[in-house]
Amino acid sequence: MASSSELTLHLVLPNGATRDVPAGTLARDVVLSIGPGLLKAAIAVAIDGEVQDLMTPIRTSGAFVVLKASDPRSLDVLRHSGAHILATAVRRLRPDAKIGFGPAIEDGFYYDFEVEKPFTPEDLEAFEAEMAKVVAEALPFVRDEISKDEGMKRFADDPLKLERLAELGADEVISTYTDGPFVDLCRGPHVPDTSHLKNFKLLSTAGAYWRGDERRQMLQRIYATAFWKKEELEAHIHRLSEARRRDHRVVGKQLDLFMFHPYAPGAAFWTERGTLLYNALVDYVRELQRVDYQEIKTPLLYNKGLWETSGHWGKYRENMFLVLDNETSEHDFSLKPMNCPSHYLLYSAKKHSYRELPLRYATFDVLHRNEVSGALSGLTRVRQFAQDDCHIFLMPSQIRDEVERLTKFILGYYGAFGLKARLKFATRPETRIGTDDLWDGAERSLREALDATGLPYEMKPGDGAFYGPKIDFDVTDSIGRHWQLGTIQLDYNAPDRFDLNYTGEDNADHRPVVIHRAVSGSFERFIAILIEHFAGAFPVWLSPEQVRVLPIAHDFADTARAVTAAMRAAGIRAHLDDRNDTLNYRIREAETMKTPYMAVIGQREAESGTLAVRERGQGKKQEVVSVEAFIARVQEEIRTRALPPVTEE
RNA sequence: GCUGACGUAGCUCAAUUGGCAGAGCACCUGAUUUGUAAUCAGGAGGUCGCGAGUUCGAUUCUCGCCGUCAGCUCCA
Repeated sequence: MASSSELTLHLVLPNGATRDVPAGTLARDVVLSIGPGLLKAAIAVAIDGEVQDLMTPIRTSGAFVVLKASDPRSLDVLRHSGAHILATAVRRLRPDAKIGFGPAIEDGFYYDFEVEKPFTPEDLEAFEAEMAKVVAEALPFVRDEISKDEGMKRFADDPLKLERLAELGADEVISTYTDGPFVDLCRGPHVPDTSHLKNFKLLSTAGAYWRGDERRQMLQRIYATAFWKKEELEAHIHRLSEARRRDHRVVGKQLDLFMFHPYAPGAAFWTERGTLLYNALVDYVRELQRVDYQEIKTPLLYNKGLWETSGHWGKYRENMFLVLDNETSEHDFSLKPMNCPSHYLLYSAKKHSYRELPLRYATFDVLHRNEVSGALSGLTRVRQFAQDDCHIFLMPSQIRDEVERLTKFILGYYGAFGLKARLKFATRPETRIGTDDLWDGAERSLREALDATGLPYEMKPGDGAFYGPKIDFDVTDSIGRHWQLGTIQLDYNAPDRFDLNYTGEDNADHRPVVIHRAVSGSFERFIAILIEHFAGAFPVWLSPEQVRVLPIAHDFADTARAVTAAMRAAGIRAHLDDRNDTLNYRIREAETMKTPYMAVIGQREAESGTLAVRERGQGKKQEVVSVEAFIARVQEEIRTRALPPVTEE
């Protein structure tokens, strides 16, 4: 903010030219002074990187950049204006609607309204049509700077705006933007007029609590998106439909992998095909952990005493499935929502030497968390799941090496699926336990370990767990979506609560540190991500069915049966399809089920001991190879867990 | 949990202004013996999510419940 004594502002254009203008000059006048043609193309300006619109008085000196539609930063401006245009249309058709907030968001914008009757899809169509009219009217966005008292008067009928207005400080500039009949309390920035919103689409409507607070009233939110170019809007809509096509709930049904039943909401039933996929993943993790980890199994159901010790009974009970004893409550039990407490019990059951550390307890036990019904969503948010969970007991001096090794482990695992991850380093939160010394040491160890990997990471100050700092792994899938999967968390709290010890070199008891580590997050959610990442076309090693053997006619069924048996004996998941249908029909079905290989056997192949191999997604292109060569090839692909070639869709 | 939408055959979806519930695919049977993405014919398959209510009559209208889906801090 410029000081009031600064009457002349100094603006530097990208080409080095300068403009000295009186404070309060409108940005549009500066742009006009550069060139009238530029003003036509200008959407907004950035002064020292801060985006403001052409109608706003300039208050600071700095680098002055004119933003045209081609500048990515102008898209947020367009979308924010889109929100106003949406509100303009809604107010025309539903004058009773009270306005909430209407910001630009990552993929578009929304606006929240308080209305008696919720919006219907028909309403949405009407709003969209009305928006088109507002756009056609090319209404200029007019900025006014007003006093708080004036604002109170102007928004007397909009209680939500009044609430926001009341929070604004005395020294803040309060501005309104008007387009046609619609006035909104808004700090901007906006496009010059409504005609800029040429390519937009209303997407959905849903309830949203006022200010995200479930104790406040529920507003009706309309989601929409907008782009500068028609092709961009179409591409975005295409991306949305692509995501829907890959939706693991849809693909999972098509490929017959899992199902849900109303009698077990939030808990998946895995079909025989889905179970093969699930187990292939578990087997992979087991193989990776064979040398350095100790796999254990612990009970699923525990007396509440355990949860009182762990603190879950107080803080996490709402999310736990309880089995209550109505008479004495002495036998109150709960299904475990996490593995850690039971691992501590097993650890404590005997004495441990420092020579055993780091001791890595790994498990695939089933966990239950009672998520609220509205939170459930396919496999990505379930009530029953299994993690590739691990608790590592170690000495503080071992943290650095261990974290470095875990980080490589996790990234290597993702790499096997062609997934890339970004690392986030979350440090001490406001409310925490443990001394600052302890935190200093923990954060330093984590940081050193991270630096040692040479990988870039993002800092998330204050985002750590209350018991220790952590590293989170944020994975990007093939259609650009982000998933928070793995985590490495240092824990100094649990060892105290559970009185964990190891015997040191000095023959005295010492406190170990615990590291919580998960890689996939949960297998359920990870499979959902894999389904969408591969669009169901899994690598051979994960495919429930790896080869489908197709005899062309009855006469070759015996040969085909023998070939199938040979493949199965070689550890390949092969199936014979000798049904009484045309070859075309059976190929179509195998393709639909995303089977990686089809092995066709006709007269020529039967006579020469070969197969006509058709590869998934490769169409008519076929390759004739000997049965032995094909088996060797598939075995090799399974052994190396080869990824399918990346195909553009 | 809250707001809204939805729930019809295994799947995808029609229809009924309240009056015997329909298609395609899948499934079964038969014919066809097929050379790289749907051969032909026939058959079977439904407590219209569950439970109440209104009505001569409810899949349809009302209420309750269950489930599914979208969303519920990206700041005027």
